[in-house]
This record gives sequence, C-alpha cells and structure tokens, in this order.
Amino acid sequence: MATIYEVAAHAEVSPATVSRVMNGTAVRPELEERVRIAIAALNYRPSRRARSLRTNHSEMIALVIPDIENPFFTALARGAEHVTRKAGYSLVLCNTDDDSALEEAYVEVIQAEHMTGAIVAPYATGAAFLPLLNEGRPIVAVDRHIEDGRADAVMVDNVTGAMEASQWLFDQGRTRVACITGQQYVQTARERAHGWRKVVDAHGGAPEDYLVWTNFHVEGGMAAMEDLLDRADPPDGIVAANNLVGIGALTALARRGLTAIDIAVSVCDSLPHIIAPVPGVHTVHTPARAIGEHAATLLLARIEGDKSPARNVVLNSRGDVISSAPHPPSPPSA
Amino acid sequence: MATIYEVAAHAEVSPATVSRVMNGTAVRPELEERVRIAIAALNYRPSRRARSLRTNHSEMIALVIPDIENPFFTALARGAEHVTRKAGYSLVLCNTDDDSALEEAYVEVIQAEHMTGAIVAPYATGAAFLPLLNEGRPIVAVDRHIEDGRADAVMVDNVTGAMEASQWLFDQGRTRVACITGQQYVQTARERAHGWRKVVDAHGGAPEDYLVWTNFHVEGGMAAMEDLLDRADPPDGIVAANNLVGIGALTALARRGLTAIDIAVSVCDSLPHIIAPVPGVHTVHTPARAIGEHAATLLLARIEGDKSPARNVVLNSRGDVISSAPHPPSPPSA
DNA sequence: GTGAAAGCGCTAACAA
DNA sequence: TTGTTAGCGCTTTCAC
Repeated sequence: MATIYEVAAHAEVSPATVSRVMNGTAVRPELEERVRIAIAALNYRPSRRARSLRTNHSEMIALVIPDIENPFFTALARGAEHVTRKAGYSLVLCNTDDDSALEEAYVEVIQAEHMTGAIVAPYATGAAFLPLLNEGRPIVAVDRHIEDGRADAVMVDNVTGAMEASQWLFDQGRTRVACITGQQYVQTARERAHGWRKVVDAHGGAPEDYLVWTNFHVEGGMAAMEDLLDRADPPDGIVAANNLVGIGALTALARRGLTAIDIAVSVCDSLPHIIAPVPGVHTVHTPARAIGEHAATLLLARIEGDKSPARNVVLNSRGDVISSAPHPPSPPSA
Repeated sequence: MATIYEVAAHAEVSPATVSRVMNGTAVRPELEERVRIAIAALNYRPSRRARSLRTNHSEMIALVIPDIENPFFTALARGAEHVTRKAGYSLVLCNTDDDSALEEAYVEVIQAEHMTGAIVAPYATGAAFLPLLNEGRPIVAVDRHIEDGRADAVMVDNVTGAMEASQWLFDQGRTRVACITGQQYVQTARERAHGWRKVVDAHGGAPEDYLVWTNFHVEGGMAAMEDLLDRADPPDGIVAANNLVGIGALTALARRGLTAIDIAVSVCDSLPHIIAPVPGVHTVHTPARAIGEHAATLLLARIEGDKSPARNVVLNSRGDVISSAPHPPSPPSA
C-alpha cells in the first residue's frame, strides 16, 4: 500500500498537497492533475487508521444486537447497513446473545477501536452502554431503550401491538388466552406482556400462570407451549411475544398433532419466510428494516453534530414515524 | 479516553513501561503494580488504531456475504463471529447483494481500514478480491470459490448434495423433475444445477427448459415456479437449489392451491424456521454454522502466520471435514 | 529492566 | 496556493 509520501514524491509536490487533493481543498489544477496521476499510478488508498488517529474520527459504527440469527434483527441490520454504507461508514457486527458480559466486552472494543457511534438493542437496562454515553459517543437504541435520557431511540409501540394481537384472539371467540413472552429483563418482553394483560383483564382476566416468561428463542416458545398444553385448563389462544417464540409455539402444537385452528396463535412480529398463510395464525408486523434505517439516519445526524435533545422515535407497523418526541424515553413498564 | 502518557505519568514510569505491561513483556513487579493501579484509576484502554498504525496489524476481519437476510449466511456469520470474537477480532459486515460493484467498494474499505483478513462468499469469479490476494492479505472463500489458487476455501459438496436432492424425487416415483437454481454467475447455482442434470440424465433426461436460472431469492423461486406450472407439461418434482428459492417455489404452489404433495420439492439447504415437516418436501442440510467456524479458524491460522499452500476444505452435511486438500480449488464446472 | 526517541501515515497549523 | 512541521497514541529499537 502506497503512502501519501510516495504519492507526493511521484507527483513532485508535498504530502500536504496530496492530502488537500484527497480532501477537496483548493489546489492549483495543474498540481491536482499531477497528484491524480500519481494516485492512479500507485493505486494509492489513504489509510483510514492514520487519518483516524490524526482527526479523531473513524468510519466505523457498531451494530450491537442480541441475535444475528433472528430475522427481525437481520432485517434491522440490513436497513442500518444500507444507510450507513451510503454515507461511507462500515458496520461492525456485535452479537451479544443477550449477555451483559458480552455487551461489556463489545463496549471495550468500541472504545479501543474509537468507533464513531453505535446502534444498540440492549439487554435489560442497557447499563453496559453508559460508559459510551458518558464519553459523548452517539448511541441509538433500537427495539429496546437504554434507560438513560441521553440516547436516541427508535421503537415500535409494543403495548399497542400486543393489545392488537390479544384482541384478535378474543375477536375469534377465544376465551382462554395465554401469553408466551421473553425474559423479564427484556423490555419488549415486558411491554408485550403488559399489552396482553390489559386486553385479558378487560375480558375477565386469566390465571396468573397464563403468562409465561421464557426466552425469545424457538426452544423457549416450544417449552412454554408444552407446559401450557399440559395444564388441566389449557388455553385456546396464545399471544406469542416475538417471531421465534411464535414458531416455537406452533412447532409444539404440530408435535402434538394440533394446529393453530385448535389453539389460535397471534404473533407479535412477522413469522419469517412463511410459505402460505397459516390458518389460525395472526401476525402483527414489526417494521424491522425501517427501524434500522431510521436508527442509522438518526445516528448519522448525531455524528454530523446534531446536538438537539435525545429523541424517542416511534414507528407504526408500516415503518412510518408516528411520534418523535424530544424528551427522554418513558420509564419501563416493569 | 486516557492515553498511555497519562498512565505513565500517574504511575511515574515511562510510556514504554506501560506498553510493556500491556503487552506482557517482563517488567519489575513493583513497577507493574504501579502501572496496573494507574490503568485502573484512569480506566485506560489502549487505542487500537494507534497500535495498529505502529504495528501494522489490526483486529478487524471483513465478512463479505451476498445476503444478510438469508438464514444460511446468518448462520455462517454466527459461526464466524463466535470464533473470531474469542480470538479478539471483530467482524465488519459487508453485504454485497451479489453486486460486484459493491464487492469492489468493500475491497477498498478493507484496504483503507487495513483489515487483517476477510471471509468472503464471492460473486461470480471473485475477481474483485484479487487485489487483496495480491497484497498477501489472507482470504478464506466460503460457499463459493475465488477462482485463484491462493485463497483458502471452505465448501460443501454441492454436486453430491444436489444429486441426493434429485434422486430423492425419483425415489418418490416422480418422473418429470425440474430444477430452479440461481444466477449462472454463482458457483453454487451452477454446481447444484450440474448435480441435478447428472441424475436427471441418468433417468432419461428432461426438457432443456426444465432447468431455470433465476436468482437466489424468494421472488426468484416464485417466478420460476409460476413459469414451470404454466407449461403444457409441468414437472411433478422440483429441485430448489437453495433455501429461499425453495420457499419461493412452495409459496407459488400454495398460491395455486397446490402443495408439495402435488408437486414434490427437494431443497438444497434447510428451510429455515419450519414449523412442522412439510409433506412432500425433502431437504439436504448445509452446515452453514460449521462453514463459518471452519473458515474463521482457517483465517486465524493464516493471520498467525501459517504459510502452507492454500487449502480447500470440504464439509459434509453434518459439518465434519471430509477432505482438506492442499491444492488449489478445482476449476468451476460451468 | 528501564527510559529516550523515532516513526507508523495522515492532517492542520503556520509560514512563506 | 503551497510546503514545512508537529503531533495524534502507540511500539520498538537503542542506550543505559
């Protein structure tokens, strides 16, 4: 890899002039021409790490998500990648498995690599990311809040979504409606459970253990569904609080020779790669890609120097912004 | 962020001594203790970009894949991430959409950021990556070869897999077996088509246009299936050359009120997140995660200095290594 | 074993 | 406008 000095020598100018050409500062056309020829001849590519050391600015953004294999987060990643790449930034993949020790490890990497910002779906309160906020590094929370007024956030209205999912079951004539959700530490798990409870309570309530806290994975959904089916009074309708749990619940049903016609299933978020409408299943779409795009756009604005108060952007299921309040996120509903 | 000078001042030693402590070079215990106290007090985190500039070594590895939303590649990514993270490296996500212009753009980023190596699923011949090979940057090709003897590769035997997929259809008594595969430029698309052709030819052949070249996406599979269904002599069995095409084909069937019981479907690679066995569908598993793990392991060995000739590692469907030849990959079968 | 000093490749003052 | 120079934070000779 050629350096700026070699280019300068080749063009018979100073390194500063080469730098100016690279950065668009005014340079006499004749010199600029010589520099461009030298750049082409040597296939010169400026070293971002050297530039970064000097300017204290890098083109790397961290994408911190719990599960790269969850289609919700890959769609989010794609949206974010699309926007950041166009702006010349690269995304560093940080898969946390909802493990705060891994979050902390990634925070150290973000610091050590001087990444310019991060898009983060935090576990629990997101406390692991406070050091970044303290340094003034821009962070956008996605899907779940960082419990700190300083981070922007792009969210969907999970309570309303879960209420819609729950209400659909009652509309179908179901009366014993249970909910399978994620870990209590996860905000979306709490909010969707909360939405379920509101609707269920309006319909006369449900047994306490109709609310099952598991994890947001297929096997979590399966195990929870098994347990519910083994009850003396099994439910006749299920709210699955995310896509993978929904798949797990449906899988457990299938293993017993049942389908969602027997026990209806209403899923918060889409079932990925579904071949045909599954009878008895209802889904409440979550605009994952739009979340990623909005988060990236917001982050880039912060990087450009936007100093306005942290925003809490809420999207509807089509990905449109339905609110963008400049105040800190409301406290978690747990 | 504290610098090494601040730590040195705090510990009343030279920066060199701090550096030695950080890098495990021998230092008098008493000084080391002082340094460690200073590091903790200042929350010192060495700047990787400064170190990288000096040592010409970085902890960044590029992961170049065509489609982050394809579960095959996310599973591969997870495997790679798992291995690289343990070794202290971070993965930079490069999503190419099978677009060689994007590949070239990412190659420039890899150079500019001085990333240490790359794991790459290339489009077409992988010519975009030759500059990296010329610089001696270690590259491991996954799923598809770079047509150059210098890159390691981790593959599965696609021809055999497609033959198995095809044979299953004949075993079911199907006689008119078509194949929906990806773009001709994509090695896996060609190899799986080749496997299909071998089996079909052994069974008396098939109309020329029973082989449909589309793209490796759901809509590609759907459109191809639609066309096949509209023929005067529609097939009674389909080889889908990847997971998404398989979903597309099944979706097209479902839209016409048909299922794989009517027209059997045999898929190269797994159908993701499938709820229950789909009657009439057969899948040939591809060990995506293991591919990512092996590729990362191989890449790390190269980074550590392994100079042995490029290897071509082939995995079976369970992810075990069935061959690891030290000679360049065989030429593509196109 | 330890410190002083140079230098990785770039940019930004400052001078000319 | 252009060149000279210093310095971003680290590692690594080279003396001591």
